[in-house]
Amino acid sequence: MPEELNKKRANLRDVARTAGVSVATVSRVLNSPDVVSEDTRRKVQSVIDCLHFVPSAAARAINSGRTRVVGALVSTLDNAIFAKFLAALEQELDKSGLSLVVATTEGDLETEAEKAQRLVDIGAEALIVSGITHNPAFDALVARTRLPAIATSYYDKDYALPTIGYDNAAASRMALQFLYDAGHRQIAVIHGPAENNDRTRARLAGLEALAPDIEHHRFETDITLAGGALAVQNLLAAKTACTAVLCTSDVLALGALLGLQRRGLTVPTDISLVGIDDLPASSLTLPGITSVHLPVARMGRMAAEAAIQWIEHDVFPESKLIEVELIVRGSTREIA
Amino acid sequence: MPEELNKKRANLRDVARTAGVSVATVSRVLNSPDVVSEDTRRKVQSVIDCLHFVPSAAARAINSGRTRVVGALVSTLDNAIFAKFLAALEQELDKSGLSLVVATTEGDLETEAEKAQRLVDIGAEALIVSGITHNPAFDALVARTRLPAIATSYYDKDYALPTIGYDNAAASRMALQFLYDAGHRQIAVIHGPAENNDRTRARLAGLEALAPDIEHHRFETDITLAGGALAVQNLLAAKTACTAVLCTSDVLALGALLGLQRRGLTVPTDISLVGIDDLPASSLTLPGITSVHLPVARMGRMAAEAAIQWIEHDVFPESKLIEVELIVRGSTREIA
DNA sequence: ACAACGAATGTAACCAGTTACACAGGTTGT
DNA sequence: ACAACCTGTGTAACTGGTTACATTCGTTGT
Repeated sequence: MPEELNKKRANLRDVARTAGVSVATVSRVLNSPDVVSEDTRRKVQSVIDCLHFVPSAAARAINSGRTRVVGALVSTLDNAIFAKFLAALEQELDKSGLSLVVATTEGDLETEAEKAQRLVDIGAEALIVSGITHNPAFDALVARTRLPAIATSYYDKDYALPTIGYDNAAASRMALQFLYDAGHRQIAVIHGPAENNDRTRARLAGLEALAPDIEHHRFETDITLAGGALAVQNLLAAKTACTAVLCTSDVLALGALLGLQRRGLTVPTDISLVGIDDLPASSLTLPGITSVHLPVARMGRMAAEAAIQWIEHDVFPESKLIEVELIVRGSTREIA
Repeated sequence: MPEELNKKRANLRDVARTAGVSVATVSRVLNSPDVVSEDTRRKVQSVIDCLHFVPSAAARAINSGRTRVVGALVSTLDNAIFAKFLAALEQELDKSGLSLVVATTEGDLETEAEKAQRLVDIGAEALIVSGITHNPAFDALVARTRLPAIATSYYDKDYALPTIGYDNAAASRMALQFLYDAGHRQIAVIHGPAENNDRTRARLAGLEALAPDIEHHRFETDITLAGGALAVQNLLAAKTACTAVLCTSDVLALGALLGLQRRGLTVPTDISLVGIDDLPASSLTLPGITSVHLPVARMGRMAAEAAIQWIEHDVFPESKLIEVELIVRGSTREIA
């Protein structure tokens, strides 16, 4: 057996000793092989191979001051809108050699703060979060660490952090205006938990006071297909008078569509339906769902770019408003 | 202005000097505050606050030998089955104080190997991948680094790495057997790219040679709703003789259902449809989609547990076969 | 009154790399 | 023939924490 009780990973010094060179030479073989002579390089490389030497990421990070990791906090992965956002974020970060750590919060602000702390603990170089409403502990963490942090999905040029996102109130207003112009006056609104979610709150607020003759009925539910389906069940069970259903997210709208169809109702003949998000599924259902398109992949790329600029060039990003657009499909119709 | 040109982050020594104590004391204030006197602790804490001191994750990692990061390689986030897997994985890892880095491969084995290297570079303590077919560079990386690596979604007790997953061939056979028993003999199969995906290949292989009187017609497409819808279009355009469609993943089945309905066909009257995955959406469509349930959240938790045992207690995990189950819904019917 | 002990703190050696600088040896220029 | 230079390598001082061990001081025991 070898003299070393190969109990643990070999380090640079082990390699240097075994190869009969200095640590500097081994380091050079790893980082600038061209300045090392052919012979030495091969010798060192073979020792590296046979000792299974893997340079310690931590030791490198301590020298470079970089961990090359960015953290994202999202409420859930189980919604295509977040999945798409993270996918775009990861792709764009990857181009700059950055990796993405994903932490889910379940929509709980305390969990968000805890996970943010964990991201700091593993050395995240920047934080990407949703919205501008956070636990005081989160705000304190950002203030204390002075870590680059970017809020997404929500535009607010006055927020302490740069925001890259939509005018959520305008998005829901856009959907409502469309229904209004089509003659709808009695409208049911299906939305997710509003308590800790400023995006949802903004979308609900957008619906208020657009026109005084609109009658609202709100149904709060989980942001899942089943939640949307359940909400329409409740809505029908309560014999809510409405000619249209507005969902603050397309997952809810898809669930609502399925729920309505299961009850034997025809969309849009019996009832109109609009959503917000414009998921791929929304264009494929029968009928397609009229929805406000949120360019979430673009938002992901923009957030990544902003983070990169901030991290690597110390450029404090400007907040960016991302335009949204109503996509009219078959789920809505004009009424008398 | 302060003597320091607050050019960069304060370190432990800065804090110690400013507070007039030793570095050990500052370290104690951070890690075992109870052994430090009340006075000293408060003094040090105030210096920490006002210097915005944040301990370096890298320096801590170098001492503990732990980065507390686990990497996962998946082909995409844009499929609920992966999103659910990662969500469960993240949750379970979180319980042990581990963070999850997500890297997407777009189903490309070379990209997978590159991203695996990046995960090693940031110090991932373990790697979670899909399936057992990888780029040689990936295998070499795992061999060289001796990093804990676990293959999921695929069970193979003879593979070099522990596998935690299903018998994919059995899953598709289960779906086919059900159709066969219901009298179907002409079956169209819609599947994703098989080239780099051993899960898909295993599912296709499972379909072979079950019964000699079954007529197969294969349609390969992207694993997206649109891909599924497109495949049925092609299938119909080619006037393929079939009484049932078997999709190797539910995303395809959902897309196929929508595609069929758009063409005015009724499922299951005109054509039966089965899928594999059993996504939440599959139980909500009209009709619900008969599908082979894959307990993907459980798989995520099991993969996390295995990784944790391996990392923290050096326990080489056993491969685990996860049982699957056919869920019969309204998308299939018996034929003469 | 002096040993024994405990609490609070400091010193310095770690962890595993990178890199500025020094230096040896050979080559080229004049 | 000797300076100037270049190539390849080594030494040791960094990076920013943790921690074993030593030390100081005050309290308790007999």
